[in-house]
Amino acid sequence: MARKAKGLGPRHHKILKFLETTLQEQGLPPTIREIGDNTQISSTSVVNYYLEQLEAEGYIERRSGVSRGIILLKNAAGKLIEDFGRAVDNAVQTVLIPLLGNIVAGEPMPVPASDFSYYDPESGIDIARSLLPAHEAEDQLYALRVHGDSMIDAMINDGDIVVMKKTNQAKNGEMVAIWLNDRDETTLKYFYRENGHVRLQPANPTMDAIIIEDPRIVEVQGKVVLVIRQLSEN
Amino acid sequence: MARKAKGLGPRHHKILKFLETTLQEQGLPPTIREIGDNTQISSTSVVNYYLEQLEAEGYIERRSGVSRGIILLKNAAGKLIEDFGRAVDNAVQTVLIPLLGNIVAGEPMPVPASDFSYYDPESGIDIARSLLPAHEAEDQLYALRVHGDSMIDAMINDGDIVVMKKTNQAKNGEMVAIWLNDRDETTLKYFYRENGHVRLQPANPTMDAIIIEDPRIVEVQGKVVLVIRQLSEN
DNA sequence: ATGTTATCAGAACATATGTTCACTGTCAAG
DNA sequence: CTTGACAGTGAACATATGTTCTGATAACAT
Repeated sequence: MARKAKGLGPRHHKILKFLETTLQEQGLPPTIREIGDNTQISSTSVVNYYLEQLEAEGYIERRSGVSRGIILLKNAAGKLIEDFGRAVDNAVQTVLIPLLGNIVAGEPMPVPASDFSYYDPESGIDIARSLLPAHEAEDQLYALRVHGDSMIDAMINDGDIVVMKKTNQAKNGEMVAIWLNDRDETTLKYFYRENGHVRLQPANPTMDAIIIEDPRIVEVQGKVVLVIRQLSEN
Repeated sequence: MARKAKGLGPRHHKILKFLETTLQEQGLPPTIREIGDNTQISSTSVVNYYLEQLEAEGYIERRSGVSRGIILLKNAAGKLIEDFGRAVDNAVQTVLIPLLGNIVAGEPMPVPASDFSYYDPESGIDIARSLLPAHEAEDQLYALRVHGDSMIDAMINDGDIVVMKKTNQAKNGEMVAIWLNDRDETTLKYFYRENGHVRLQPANPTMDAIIIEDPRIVEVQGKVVLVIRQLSEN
């Protein structure tokens, strides 16, 4: 029953196939004995024997001493498999940002606790990481939905989603969310500190800036990172 | 150090996070001891204790007696995890949408050829699939960057990115890109066809609609699906 | 104070699983 | 025929890993 080992034999293929389906159906790689059972190989050593060959041929990668430590690199057709890591890496080119609540002009907007790494699991939005500023600390980001037309002068509509970064100080030129103590109002404006006073500039170029003489009545809640408007399909 | 078990504590989250990253980076679930090492839990029994709770809460599934038999069902944010097979299949939860050019008011906006499945790969933006309408045909989507202030009445700013779907007919209530033949102008408006004429309604509720008596001078270029505004970090 | 519950440590234990070895059979080349 | 490479068996072994048990500790309710 001997045979010159040229390329892959039926058993190699059977094993690769089984590796693939097991990964898909079970979510984790099989053990040597599981492979044996499902490929009519009665001995663990023979399975091991084939696995060594498959590794030498570059089809799999093995972690010695690690249970189920088999990583599929190429499938039976020789096609490159994205291993789970890379597959999910791709999936994780997207960041889940917690949607903490609504912005309503007349009431303070929700601000997360200082450590909100565990947030309400029921709502969040996916954002491709490439849309975010490069070195933004992901865990300082949160999102709010705008209710009402109060942010029109910030060019933000009813229903828009605003992604914010938690901070309580603004640099000049940044768009920030501000709570105005004196008039109980939340607003989104470009922030400028100029010789003693604060200038809040609306995003809409047709509108005029607000000058606040007393900086103490502006409370910076966060910095706007991204605005998203989804047009519902009708 | 006792604490009433309400929802998930920091350790639950730490474990879920670790499960997620391990799956991503290693391609297979961790052992109980690995979890312990990476979450500052010194006892396997304690890890087991938390895993039981996570299973009860529906975050994971465990295979008793199976090494590394932990299947992640929901991540720390409570989001459902696609099982391995699906994860490999749609490795991309993110869609790369070609950025075809700019919208400038005074010139016709770029419209893709009917088959633009092969586009310039160097310019494109990633959009999480979940941000797009559910059954949108991905290959009919393209993006444009808005130049200038001409879209202010559509609540769209200089620099904003507009994701569009190629179409040349609009349904009532959709926001569409329109080329107005008579005045050589591109505009984004809500579209309504009403007894003989076309009403183009600006998104900005403070502005008035345009009534076009002759429907032939409106050319629908595409339907707006998403608007994105990135605030550059200074 | 007392008992209860949630949380944790440490160890012992059982078993799941990778590794290795001695041995057998087949076939082709020398 | 003999030899060696290839294929395979079965078992023993080592260890990686899940499971369980005994106690401790702290917060909380009674």
